[in-house]
This record gives sequence, C-alpha cells and structure tokens, in this order.
Amino acid sequence: VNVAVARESATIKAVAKAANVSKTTVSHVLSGKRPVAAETRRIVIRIMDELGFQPNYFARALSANRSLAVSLIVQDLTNPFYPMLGRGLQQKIAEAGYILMLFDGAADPQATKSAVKTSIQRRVDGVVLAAPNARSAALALEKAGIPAVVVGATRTPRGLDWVSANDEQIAYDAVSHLLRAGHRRIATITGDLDGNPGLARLEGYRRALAEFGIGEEPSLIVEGFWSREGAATAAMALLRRRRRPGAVFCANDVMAIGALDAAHALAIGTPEDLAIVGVDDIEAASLVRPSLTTVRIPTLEIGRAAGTLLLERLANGRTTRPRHMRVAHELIVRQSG
Amino acid sequence: VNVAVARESATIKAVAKAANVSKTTVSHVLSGKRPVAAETRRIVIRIMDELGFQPNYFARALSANRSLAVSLIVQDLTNPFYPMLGRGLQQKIAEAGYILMLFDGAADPQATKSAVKTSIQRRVDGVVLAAPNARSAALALEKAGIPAVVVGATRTPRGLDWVSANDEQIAYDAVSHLLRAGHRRIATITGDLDGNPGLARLEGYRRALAEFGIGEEPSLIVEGFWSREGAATAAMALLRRRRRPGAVFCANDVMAIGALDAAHALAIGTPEDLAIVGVDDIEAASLVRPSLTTVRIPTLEIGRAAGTLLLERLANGRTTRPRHMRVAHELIVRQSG
DNA sequence: CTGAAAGCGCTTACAG
DNA sequence: CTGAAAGCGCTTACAG
Repeated sequence: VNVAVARESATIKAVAKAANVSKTTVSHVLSGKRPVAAETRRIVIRIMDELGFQPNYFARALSANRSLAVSLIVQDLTNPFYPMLGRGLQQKIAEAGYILMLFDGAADPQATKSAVKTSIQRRVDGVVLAAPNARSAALALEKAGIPAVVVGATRTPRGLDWVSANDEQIAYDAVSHLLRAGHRRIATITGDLDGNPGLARLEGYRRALAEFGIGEEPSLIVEGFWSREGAATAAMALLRRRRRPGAVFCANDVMAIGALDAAHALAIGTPEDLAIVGVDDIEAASLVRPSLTTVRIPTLEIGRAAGTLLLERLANGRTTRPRHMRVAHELIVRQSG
Repeated sequence: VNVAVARESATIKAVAKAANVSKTTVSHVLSGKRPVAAETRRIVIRIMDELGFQPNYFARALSANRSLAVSLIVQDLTNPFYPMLGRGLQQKIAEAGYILMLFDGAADPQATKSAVKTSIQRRVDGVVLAAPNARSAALALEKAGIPAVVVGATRTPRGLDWVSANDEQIAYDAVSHLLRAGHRRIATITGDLDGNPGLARLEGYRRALAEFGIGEEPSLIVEGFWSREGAATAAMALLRRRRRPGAVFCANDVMAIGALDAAHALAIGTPEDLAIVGVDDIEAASLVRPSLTTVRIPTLEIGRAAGTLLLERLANGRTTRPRHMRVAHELIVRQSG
C-alpha cells in the first residue's frame, strides 16, 4: 500500500527556526495568551504566511485536552427537521471555533451507542442528542464527563440541558385559529399518544376548546399514527359521520395531507367544507393544493439554541443548573384553513 | 471560568501498569499489529474493560499522522439531496472507521474557503465536495495533500475523482417513457442552461425525440429556471398555444409542480390532457395530486460511491488515475404521466 | 518580553 | 513474544 505523498506541512518548530525565536513565542502569537513584542509578532506572522503554516489540531487538542468539536447525534437526517437543526447548531458553534461531527441513524439504538462511543473516543467537548434513546446515551456521556444537550425529546430528561418547541401551545394556537375563523365542531387527528409531542398537542387542542366553552366530544378525537395513510383512514371515518366536523387539526403536516386525500376522495371541498391545519411546515405544505395552513417549528432556532446551551455549559462546567429553552413557533396561514 | 470535572479516563499507561505489561504491549493488543500471547492479551483486555479504557484519538492521530476523519462540504444541507448523500457517505466510511465532519452553507464561497481551511487544520484524511466552487477548493486541498472527491458538479473537474448521475440519460429515459405512452408533441421546461444538469437534460430530451424520428420544435423548449414559479409561467405560455403539447418533460420536480399549477389554473386535466414528468423524486412528488411521475436520482448511492472512491484513494494514494462513477437512476411511474 | 523543558497519550522502529 | 525509548506537534508552568 502506498502512502499519500502529503506535502510536509510546516510545524511550529519550523516557524520558530525561520523566525529565530522559540516555539513558545510562536505558540503565543498564535494563541494571544501572552504579550509578544510587536516586531517579533510581525516577523512570526510573516513567516507563518510564507510557510503556509496551519496549526495541527491533534497536537493542540492533545496537550490542551479539548477537541473544539461537538457531536450531533441525529435520529434520521432524512427527516427535514434535522438538516435545519444541524445548520443552526453549526452556525452557533462555528462562531466559537468548534466543528460539527455528524452521526446519523440514531433511530437504531445500536447506532446511537456507537455514535456515543466514537464521540467519547474522539474526545468531543459536547454532544447534542436529537435521538429517541437520549437517556442511556446521556448517562454514558456523563460518565465520560462530556456535557450533552437534548433536543426535541419525547420525555424530559433529568438534569440535562434541554431545548424544545412548546407543543401544547402549538396545538392551542392552531385550534384557536380555527375557532376564530368561526369553527365550532373541530376534530383532531392525533399522533402517537405514548410520547410527548402527541400528548402535548392533544392537550393544547383541549385547552383551546375549553377556553371557548366548547365541551369535548370524544368521537372527534382520532389517532392518525403520524402517517399519511393512518390519517387518511381516520379522516375517512370522521367525514362519513352524519354530523361531520367542519375543521380538523392534524398533529403534523403529513397527516394533514392524509386528511386532504380523504376530503378529496369524498369530494369534500377544502377549506369550504372542511378546514385543515397541520404542524411542522414541511416543504410539501406549500406545494400541495390547496396549500396547507400550518404551524412552523423554527428548527434553525432550535439548533442555535442547542448550540448556545452547549457553549454556556462548556464555559461553566457543571456549576450552573440545567436549563430548558423553548423556541417560538409561528402560525402560517395558507389556503387549507 | 471553571473547568468541567472530566472524570480522568484511563490511559494506556494505566492499563499497562495494572496489567503488569509495557505500554507497547497494550498498544499492540489494541492494534493487532504484532502477536501477543493469548494469556497476556486476555488479561489486558480484561483490565481495559474494568478501567473503561477508550483510546485517545488525538494521541493516535498525532503519532500515526492520520485523523480517520472525512469532511463533507455541502452547498445547502436543507436541500433534500444532501442529507441522503451524507447518510450514504457516512455509512460507507464508518465501515472503515472514519467519522464525518460536516460543513454546511458552501453556496457561499467564503464558507467553502473556511470549511477547506478548517479541514486542513484538522488534518482530515479526505474531503467530499458537494459544492459549486469545487475547483478552487480542490486546489487548496491538493496543496495540502488531501484527496478530494467531487459530487454532482456542474462541470467536470480535472484530475479529480468524481461521482455523478447521468443527466443526459435521465432526460432520455423520461422522454422515452412519454413517447412509449404515445405522446408525440412533447414540450420541455428546462433548468438554467448555463450549467451541466440543465444542458445535459435538454440534450437527453433531444436525443429521445430524434431517435423516434420527431423533428425538434424550438417553441416547445422553454426555460423554467429550476423554480416552481418560473415553470408555472413557462407552462402557462405553452398551454395557451393553439396547438398545445400533450406532454411536458420538466427538468426537476419543483418545476413539474409548477406545470401542475398552470394546468390546474387553466382547467387542463393531468394526465388526460397534459402528461407531466419530473426529475428528482423529492418528497413532495408523491404528496401532490396527481402524484408525479419522475426519475429518482439515487442520492444514497451517490454518497456511498463517493465514500468508495475516497477510501480507495486513501488506500492507493495518487498512484491510480482519477475515476468517474456514475450512479443508476430509476423511472418512477405515478399518476401525472 | 522571551526560552528551555516537561508533558499530553499514543505509535513504532530498534533491540532482545 | 515483549520492552525501553524516541517522537508526533503542540501547550504551559517555571524561570529569568
């Protein structure tokens, strides 16, 4: 096996020699941690330029014992939620000189474990967990002394920094929009009710109705399993009732599109005969016809918030209490409701 | 500023001491580069377990002079093309023990430059460039002795490993599908014709028609600028002709959705009165009504192919010639054509 | 304002 | 089959 002929890159030693100073001084013009005579600094900087010197991060990381790297462990990069999250996080940490190590596929617990292990071996300074099995991952990281921030978890993790959307309020705002538009018989197609977003969004739906003095009608609450087909089936049942609802709040956009399918199949007009509101603002929300009214979750902001929490944690160590940041959502009114 | 109380992780030295062997031996049971007596090995492994030993990658990278890391520099992570690419790449390189460093936002040349610089400083072993300004980036990397693979570039880069889809054939296959369905007046809404995918897809359209002995009709070729609105406008003009086309090939799905908009606005039925075929198979392609017939570009495969090329390059150095891999696409027949 | 030297935790010729 | 020691390229007390 041949070895790539990497052009030998200049070291601190070479720079020191050429500039006629010690390695110590070169190191200090690099870090600024100690005053260096203006003239000396100028010379050193010139030599660095001439030699194309780039500090070796391994050496730096090894002696300083920090990597200036952050891991992002993500459930499914293919879900549009995560790229935006990654972008926000990268923006934030890059400002502080950190880079992003990306681990995908954490829907599989085995992949999560391996991502955590690799993160520990590579001595990342912090980890953002956007994965379902955050709990055990966080434990392993804590043992290794690596701070973690959890994002969009289904449950509140104990003692960890955490950023999330306000799922209850999201649903409340969506349903309030329908109520303000005059709707009174409003159904909801829920997601999986085992986890947090599903449950919280159902609660928001209930609170909005309650505040309008509308009694709950259990038959208007149906489960759509977060999927287009599940929602279409549920909506079919809903729309075939004698007294069908005039509006439906769907706990995500994919299910809203399923509801649209059902309405179309039954020749029920949207929004005239059935208003539909979703959550997420996925790309398709503006591409379907009629375009979807929905609640946008500011994924970029979530990423940035996670970065902020992590940087603060890195600066403060464990001295400060765990924090929870909530990001603001936004109602996007389009054609469907 | 407080320092995080990182639990001291065990070092090779600690393991060696506890196991009553030398650091050399511990290192060799780790790497397997030299035989170790079965009994000794067993003891060392047990001690490693007990101490929770994780080798420090900085130290390893520093002495071995390789990082076991690969950079992915991406134009816009938010474009669904890239997450899948990233996943494929990560899958491939993880098999060889490499991790992925992600850089987003390379649509901005400044961001690309900074990503390249960081990649050099961090001594990544290789880079995958999925960015428009691949040329200058590749040059800088070459100077640093870091191999690069280019993905989905608009121009063929010289001397570099390269993976791409076969854009000409993609268009040919899409148009052939329409021809086989009996269409003879087939329009095309093209992308930007400055770059490769736009031009190549127009050529594929032409070849398909030519092979069917159909003369080119310049008025049936209109530009849609890769956007929904651009395509809708173009389609409007097309559909208002006295003799309007019976089918239209759109150079991407977003434009196909624009064509759908236009047909809908003019009450022209799809596919009865106007068949529509796109390219990409974005998520929305299956969500719009009628769902879109399209050509899927296997992004995951592209990522894996890039990983394969890069790993081979890392193994062979510059001894082998630059390679070009093409990935196979697939016609997805749905409702629109 | 500047340097000599130890040390970070590994790998790897060299020697036996 | 095993060890002692040099070295990778930085950072950072310590000393002046």
